[in-house]
Amino acid sequence: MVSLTEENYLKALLSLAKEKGEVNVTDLSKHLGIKMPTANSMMKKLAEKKLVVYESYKPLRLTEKGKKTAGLIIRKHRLTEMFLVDKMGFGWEQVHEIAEQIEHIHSQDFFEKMDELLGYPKFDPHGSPIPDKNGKMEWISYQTLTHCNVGDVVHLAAVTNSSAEFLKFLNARELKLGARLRILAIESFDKSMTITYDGRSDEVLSALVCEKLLVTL
Amino acid sequence: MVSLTEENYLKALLSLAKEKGEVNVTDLSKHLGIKMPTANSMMKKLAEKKLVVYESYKPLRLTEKGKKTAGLIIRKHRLTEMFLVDKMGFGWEQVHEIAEQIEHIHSQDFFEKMDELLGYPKFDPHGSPIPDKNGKMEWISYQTLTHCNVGDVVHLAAVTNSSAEFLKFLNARELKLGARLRILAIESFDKSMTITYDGRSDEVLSALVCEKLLVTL
DNA sequence: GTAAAATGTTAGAATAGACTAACAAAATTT
DNA sequence: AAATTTTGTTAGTCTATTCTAACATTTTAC
Repeated sequence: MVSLTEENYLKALLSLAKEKGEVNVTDLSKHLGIKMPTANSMMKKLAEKKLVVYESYKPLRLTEKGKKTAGLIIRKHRLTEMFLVDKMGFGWEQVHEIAEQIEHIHSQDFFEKMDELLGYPKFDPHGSPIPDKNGKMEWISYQTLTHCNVGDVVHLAAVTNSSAEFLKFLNARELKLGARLRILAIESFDKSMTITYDGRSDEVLSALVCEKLLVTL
Repeated sequence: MVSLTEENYLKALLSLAKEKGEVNVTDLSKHLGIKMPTANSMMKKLAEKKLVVYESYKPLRLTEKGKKTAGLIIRKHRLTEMFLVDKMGFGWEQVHEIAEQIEHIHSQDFFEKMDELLGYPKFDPHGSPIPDKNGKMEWISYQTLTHCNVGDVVHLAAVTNSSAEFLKFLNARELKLGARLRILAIESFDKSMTITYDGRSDEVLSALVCEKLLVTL
C-alpha cells in the first residue's frame, strides 16, 4: 500500500528525474515544500518498500516498481485534467489544482471510464503525454521556444508549467496549444522574443515565458 | 480547517442523527469502525472547533456549524453519485465507494460545475435528497415498504442502503427507482412480501430487503 | 589541497489519529 | 435498591508525517 503522501513523493521524484536526470534530496524537498530531513527519512521508507534506490550521499533513483507507480499516478492526474477540460468545460488554467487531488482516488473503474469517455487520449490539456496503463510514458523531446531562431516558424506543442498564473497569462494573449508561431526578433540583451501568431502580431514574450513553451517544427 | 478524518466523523454524526435523533459514542464508533475512546477524543476535538456539543455522559449533538459542514459534505457526495451515474454511465451500485472519496475534494468550482451539468438535481441516484449550497437538506418522510399492506400500490422512491451488494440484488430483480409496486401478499411468519411490478410478477422480498425500500403512494 | 559552502544524515520532539487497559458513570435486571 | 451490564472516560502507547538542531560528508573555491 502506498499512502497519499508517498504517492506525492514518487510523483515528485519522477518529474524531477525527467527534468534533471538525477534527483537529490535538496531538489526533492524544495519541490515538495518540505525540509530536507523529512524527505530523507521518506526516501529510506520508500527504499524499504522497493520503490526507491537509496544509498547514503548518492543521488536518488526510482526502481522500476517506483517508476510504474509514479507513472500511474501521473496517468490519473492527466486523464483527470483532460476530463475536466473536455467533458466538464473547465479552462486549462483551472484543472491542475483539482487533478492534484483526484489523482489519489483509488478506483480503477473511475479512471478507465474517463479514458473511455475521452477516447483514449495521448496528451493532457497542457500537451503532456498521458502514461499508458503500465505507467509508461512516451517522452517526446520537444524544444523550448528559447532554442529557436529569428525567422523560425513553429507550433506550440506543450507548456512545462500548469500553474493558473502562467496559463492565465497565455490566455490573455490568446496563446493556445497548436498555435503557429513566427519568430520576428530576439532581443540579445534579455533574450525576450517578438512573435506573431493567429490574430496577434508583435507579441513580446520574456525568456522566462519562452522557456516554458515547448514547440515543434 | 476540517481534516478528511473530521469530515467523516461529521458525516457519520449527521446520518446517525437522522436515523436515531440522538447519537451516542458507541453507535458513532461502530458506524465508523473505530474504537470508542478514539471517537470520544475526536468529539472533544470537534467540540473545541464548535462543530459538536460535547458534555460528559450526554448524547452528542452537532452545532449549526457542524450540521452545515456535514450537510455540505453530503451534498458533494450525492452530487458526485449523480454525476457518475448520469454523466459517466456508472451503475447506481458502483458509485457509493467512489463518491466516498471524491466528497473530500476541496474545490467549490468542481462541484458547482457538476451541479450545473446535471441541471441542479434534487435527488441522488438512490433517491436521497441533495442538500442545498447551505448544507440544508429537505427531509422527506417516505415509508418503508415494511409498513405497507396487502393490496397497496406504491412507488419505489428511495433505498436506504447504497452498498453494491444490496443494489446488485435489486438490479438482478430489475427493481428500479420509480417502479410501481403492487403488494400481493405478506407472509405473517417472517414478514416477507410478494410483490408485482413492471415485467416481474410474484417476486418475494424478505423483510430485511423491504425495510430498506422507501415508497410513496 | 585546504577552507568554505553546499548537501546529506542522525537524533529527538511535535501533532494527528488510532489503539488497549483500566476505571467511572449510567442504565438495566432481578 | 443492589448487582450486573452497558456505556463513557482517562491515561498511556503506537505509527505516520512533519519539524529543528546538531553533526557528517561531498563539492567548490581559492
